[in-house]
Amino acid sequence: MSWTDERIGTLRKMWEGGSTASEIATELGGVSRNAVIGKAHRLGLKARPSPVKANDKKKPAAPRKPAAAAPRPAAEPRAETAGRTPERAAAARPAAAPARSDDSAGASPASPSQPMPNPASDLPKIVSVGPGGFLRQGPGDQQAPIPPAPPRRLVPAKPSPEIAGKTTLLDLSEKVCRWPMGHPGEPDFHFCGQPVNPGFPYCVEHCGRAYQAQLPRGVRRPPPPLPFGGPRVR
DNA sequence: CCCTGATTCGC
DNA sequence: GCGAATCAGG
Repeated sequence: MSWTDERIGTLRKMWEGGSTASEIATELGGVSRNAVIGKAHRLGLKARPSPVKANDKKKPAAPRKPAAAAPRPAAEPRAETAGRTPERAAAARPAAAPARSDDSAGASPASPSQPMPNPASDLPKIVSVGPGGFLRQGPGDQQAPIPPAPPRRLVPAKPSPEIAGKTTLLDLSEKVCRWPMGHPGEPDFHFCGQPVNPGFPYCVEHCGRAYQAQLPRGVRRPPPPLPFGGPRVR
């Protein structure tokens, strides 16, 4: 796969939105998480809470590579297990879910609904990135004035008028319909955002589009337009 | 083991 | 420019 403008755009958004490299790689498809990280750095966007670089030691990082030692066997895309523990996923991608924290809205029964992140325990010194990229700091860190009441709903700092109120890539979660509205790359591209049909990535309406029952011959309706690539659906 | 991002360096 | 290999922390 090649890095088209679209794929780069998705990478940028997701990276800045706090998605992990693995998630981005999975979303894009055809690339490894290493490719995503490499590309992200080449694009100039980096500086993310890295488990390795969190503290500054005398040792920068990867010291060396034994030169002509390991003969790299060809690119065998490692089976990146897509599975992740909910805990890790939530910690690594805090920006994805909270935007639509509407409890009542189609709350899927199998959704444990993670409570708020550990408020202020005796955690040593964690620094994580919250929605929007601000840094959360442990209680032991220097700040004097605790910020006033945090907003209950996080809203994009500068929502472009076209996307205002729409469900963007960063608003996606397992609770909202991921049916794309419009075409990627367009300024008003967004997602359906309705509560999902529990167990499906789409709302009930779009499940109807995505999953067509096999009808008897002759009775079949003409196929609906595809989410991507097809004519506009709105 | 699993995961994470950072870095190197052959291609 | 790309990304596998590798590193190092959690």
